[in-house]
Amino acid sequence: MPSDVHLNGHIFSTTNAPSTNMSKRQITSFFAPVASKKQRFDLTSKLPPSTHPNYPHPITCLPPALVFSSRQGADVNDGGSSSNTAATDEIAPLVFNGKPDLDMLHYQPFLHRSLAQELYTFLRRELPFYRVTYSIKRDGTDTVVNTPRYTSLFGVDAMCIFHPETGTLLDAEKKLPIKYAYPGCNPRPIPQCLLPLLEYTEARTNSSYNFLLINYYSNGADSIAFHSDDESFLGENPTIASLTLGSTRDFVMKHKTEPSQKLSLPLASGDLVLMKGTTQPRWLHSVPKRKHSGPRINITFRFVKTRKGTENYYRYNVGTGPVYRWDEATGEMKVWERGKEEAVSEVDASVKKET
DNA sequence: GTACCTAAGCTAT
DNA sequence: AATAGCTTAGGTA
Repeated sequence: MPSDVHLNGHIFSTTNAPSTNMSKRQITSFFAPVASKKQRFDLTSKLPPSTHPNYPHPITCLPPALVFSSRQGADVNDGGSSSNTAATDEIAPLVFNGKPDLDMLHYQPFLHRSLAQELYTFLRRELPFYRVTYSIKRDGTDTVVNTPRYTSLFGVDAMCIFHPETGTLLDAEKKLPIKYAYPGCNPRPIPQCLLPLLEYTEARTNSSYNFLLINYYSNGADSIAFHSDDESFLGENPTIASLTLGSTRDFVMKHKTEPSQKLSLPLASGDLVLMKGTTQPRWLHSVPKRKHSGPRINITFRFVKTRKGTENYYRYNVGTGPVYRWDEATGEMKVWERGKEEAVSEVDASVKKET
């Protein structure tokens, strides 16, 4: 696999200035390396919002002060003159491999706490979220389930890439438009604001990912039940990274067939859990309700191999319901409708000019 | 000890 | 990839 394959599926360039004759370029030329890895980690120029036909709204670019690199981590001890928020001191992870079939690393933290906090605030404010409802057959009768958390999702399976300019889906190998449809879902590329984090996470965990699933647990009543990420479209022993931003929540694990094998660890802001090997096929995990917990964002990084995975993930994490966006005035997620936010945007714009 | 309360764990649906 | 309802655990006066 080429070293820069993780970039191929997504709209991304290191410059704000659009090429004047892009439409005349060969499609393949969009995929040529345009910057060294170091340059890509060190983005400092302000980029335009990310747009795509399947985004409900443009998604704000990452503030240049949020830098992901170990080098910036060293700059934090310069007496405070740097305006950058350092990524990390790269503390060695705690290894969990003493229990049967468990192969897991806990980076505590993975991101510097202050960077995690800023990233948390930014993502909650700027990303579109969903509160998916769906029906299941429970004891023979259809029951409506309200997913007990807000979700958002970006990515497409490894069979496809997004055209860097138009955003249409192309065959990953042939670089030509795909001939099949994705019934019931509208895949969308990872927005620029998540790409530096993606690349940084790929480099430090030594894995590639093509899907980012974002969960927002607004309080301790939001949760996720015991499950495994063991679907066939992830492969046999998938590597999955899970980053916590915001409030601490317990992450509870139990072995599928050995009831005495249990594990609970508090995940704090900036912590990352890397699950690999037989962890998914042999263990279940959950984030149970906790009466007094505050709001938390969780980002999971996965590599989806096939179309079925894309369809499954968009069904359960985007769905067909309304878009929710963070409302600073009320401090909660609020149903968002296109075109009804203009009055608020005016205020936002004036605030931005002042800062 | 014992009554009472709350949070967390367990299980059938 | 959930939830209601019940049971258990643990704190406190």
